[in-house]
Amino acid sequence: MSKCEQCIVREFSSLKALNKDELIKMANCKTSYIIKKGEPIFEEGESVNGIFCIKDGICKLSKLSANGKDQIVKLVKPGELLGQRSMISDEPANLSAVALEDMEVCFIPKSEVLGFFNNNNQFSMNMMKSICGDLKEADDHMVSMAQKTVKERLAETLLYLEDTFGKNEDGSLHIQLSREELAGMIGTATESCIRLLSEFNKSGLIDLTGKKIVILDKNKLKRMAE
Amino acid sequence: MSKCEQCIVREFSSLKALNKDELIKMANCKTSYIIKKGEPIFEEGESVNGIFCIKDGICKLSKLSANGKDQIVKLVKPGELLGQRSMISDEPANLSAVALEDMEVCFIPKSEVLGFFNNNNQFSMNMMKSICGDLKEADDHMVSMAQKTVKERLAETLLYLEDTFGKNEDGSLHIQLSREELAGMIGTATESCIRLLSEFNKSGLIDLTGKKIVILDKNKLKRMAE
DNA sequence: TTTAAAATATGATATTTGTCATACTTTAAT
DNA sequence: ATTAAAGTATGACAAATATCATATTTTAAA
Repeated sequence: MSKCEQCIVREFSSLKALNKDELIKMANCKTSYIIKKGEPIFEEGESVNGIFCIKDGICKLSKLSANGKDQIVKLVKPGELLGQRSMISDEPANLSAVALEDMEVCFIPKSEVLGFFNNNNQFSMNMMKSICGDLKEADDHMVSMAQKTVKERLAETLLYLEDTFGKNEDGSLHIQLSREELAGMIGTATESCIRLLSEFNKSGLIDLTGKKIVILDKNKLKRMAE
Repeated sequence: MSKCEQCIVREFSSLKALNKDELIKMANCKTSYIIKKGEPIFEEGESVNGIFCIKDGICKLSKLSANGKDQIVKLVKPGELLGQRSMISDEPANLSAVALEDMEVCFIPKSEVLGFFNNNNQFSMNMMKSICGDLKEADDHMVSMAQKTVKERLAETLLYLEDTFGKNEDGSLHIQLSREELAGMIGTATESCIRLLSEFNKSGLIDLTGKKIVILDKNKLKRMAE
């Protein structure tokens, strides 16, 4: 069992407010998991009785809509927490969390987290701020979905993916999404997504080589995203 | 200066966790306002150094999109709080709050609220739960925007308006939105909204008399909204 | 009350986007 | 290595939605 003190999640999440004793307590009650690419961490409707710390790997938070399509609401990266909303509201998960890469996560049971809430105001405050950040993102995302065209949203999303998850040595987006998943992020049909990618490719905005996507003209994409 | 003890906001919001002493302290530092229909409580980009308690009247939270349209993100009704997100994140408001009816609101300064956070865990917990509720709503709303057609969203919204704000004696929706505002809620062009309302009217789903909207066939609307 | 402005309504049309069909390519299983 | 399945790509077409024009109605101001 590793100590939580050096963990990336401790460094970047609300957990940074925990002191040594609290970290030791947490280390003693945590459970570590390896999640393979494609596997769920939890699914819509399940109870989540604690929070997950993302040590490594990226996952998607998505929701199945009435028409059978999977809408990706958010991507979560190492250093972040997962499951807070559901745990705090004491409700089943509203979204499914599925690994986009092999992942390492730790689970901290609810009782432990509630203890921190009661004894560490800074931790509570951090958590509140973090959820407020999620809320702002969600509101902005909503306005984007409602007011922008599919083309604008694709441009916006490609830029977001490069900025948030970086690129490989060859300049291609580090994060690997299938066309279907990319379509699920921007909220459109897979074919429409593919068609627009081809269009961006032909007009020199991006380069497509197999699954790899390289952003060639960032400024033009930015203008396109508005 | 009225005591906060009997206030509807105290009854229905996170404030229900406050004890007598805290209520008295709050009553002593609050400021009351009357906001006329159409006037803003705060606007996108402004700093909000506290929270607003909605004693009476309904307001819209909206965001101006790049194409100049005002997207309504949420409606807020008596008993609810306003401005928490911005206050907690210590960021300018992400949304504008504008009165849809004449309103009565009270403002509680940030210093006071932070004091409650530090001394009253139940209040913090309530606030966290409330923001988590907002986040769930926003996520669901986002999926709706991304995956549903305008017709489905209009049906959904009309039902929401009746369920949330009730109806007058003549059966018409109590809340009065202009066509432009309704379009801003469902995320479409005003003309498209008007056209669909006419269509719903002709097919007997609703009745339109001037500005008044009466829902005639709730079940059919529900099925249409999916 | 009269009049101008704003809101509502509707038609015509263009644009965007989704759906279905099909072909090609890559991936993974036998 | 071969083959089936999944993923990617593209065309043809239909449906949904936006835009522009204009008429009508309502609201509010002089």
